[in-house]
Amino acid sequence: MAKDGLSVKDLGRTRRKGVCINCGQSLFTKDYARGEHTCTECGLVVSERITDRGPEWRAFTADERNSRARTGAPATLTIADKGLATMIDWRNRDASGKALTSSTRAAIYRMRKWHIRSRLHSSDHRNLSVAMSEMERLSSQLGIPRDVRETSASIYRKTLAKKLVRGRSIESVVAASIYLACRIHRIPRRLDEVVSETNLDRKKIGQSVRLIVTQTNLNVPLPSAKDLIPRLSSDLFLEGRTVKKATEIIKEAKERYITMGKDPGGIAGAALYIAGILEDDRRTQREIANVSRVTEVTIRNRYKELVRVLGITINPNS
DNA sequence: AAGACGAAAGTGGTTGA
DNA sequence: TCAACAACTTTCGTCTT
Repeated sequence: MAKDGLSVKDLGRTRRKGVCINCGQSLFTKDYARGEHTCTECGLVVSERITDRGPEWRAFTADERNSRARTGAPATLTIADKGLATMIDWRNRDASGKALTSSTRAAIYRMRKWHIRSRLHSSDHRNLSVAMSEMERLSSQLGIPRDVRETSASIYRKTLAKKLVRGRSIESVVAASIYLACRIHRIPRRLDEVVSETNLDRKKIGQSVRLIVTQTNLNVPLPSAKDLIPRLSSDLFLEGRTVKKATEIIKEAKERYITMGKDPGGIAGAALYIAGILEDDRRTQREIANVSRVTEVTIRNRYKELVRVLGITINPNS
């Protein structure tokens, strides 16, 4: 629109089709880091979860950019043949277009036959094609970042190589791989969230998860309260100092070994509750309980325990 | 009226025999 | 396979702000 005489480019903004339903303006900014389209006039978030069409790598200097940029699709574990398969052409012509001699033709024919056999007729390979497309579907449904998908794909490959998929549904092992990849990358995704995007029951996926952990020597960190803090505090619109305080509380609690065997959601919630009171950025137990997916009672119990063990004094009239 | 508190009974998962 | 167990949930009455 550029009513003010500046071009769209000058503003560093990208125009998007349509007008804002709030103010009628048609200028929007794209924020790839947060995945949002925002109206420049009134700040209305028009859409979330936009697709990042940029490269999957980052570069800070021209040299880095040059060395990372490449032609063709990226090699990736999430495609069954890693996107690297060589295809043998079906035409009996050489590179310059001349017809092949009969002996070469016979050789090519044999190569082609074995090529196809080895590619499509390996049961592992067919398994992988099915699994990788399912993984693609499930992980994009869950909004899983690309590097986590790669980890997940590599977990699946390991599991398949150990012959552990046999007798289990591919889908359940895929779901388990994604869940474990999230744990490894410390992205808080609970098993229930993964389960809800599949047609499987929780038990099956849980079994697969445990099987993979015990049979492949993956180092999977336990879900920790600390990792939940960013997600919860942004849901609660807490201020930076409160978040920092909560992180400190959790660190201390860990040193005193009172976090073991407890639901991380409860610990994180209680830490945020205490931090909120201390920093005068208070949220009710119910609000916190809702976002941390535990009940008020659990928040209460954890918070009483934290206060008692860490010797924190709560001033109720602050 | 909303928030916080705590007791009591019930639930799903783990552990060890 | 079963019982014991800890953590957590649900429910509810009471107190506090």
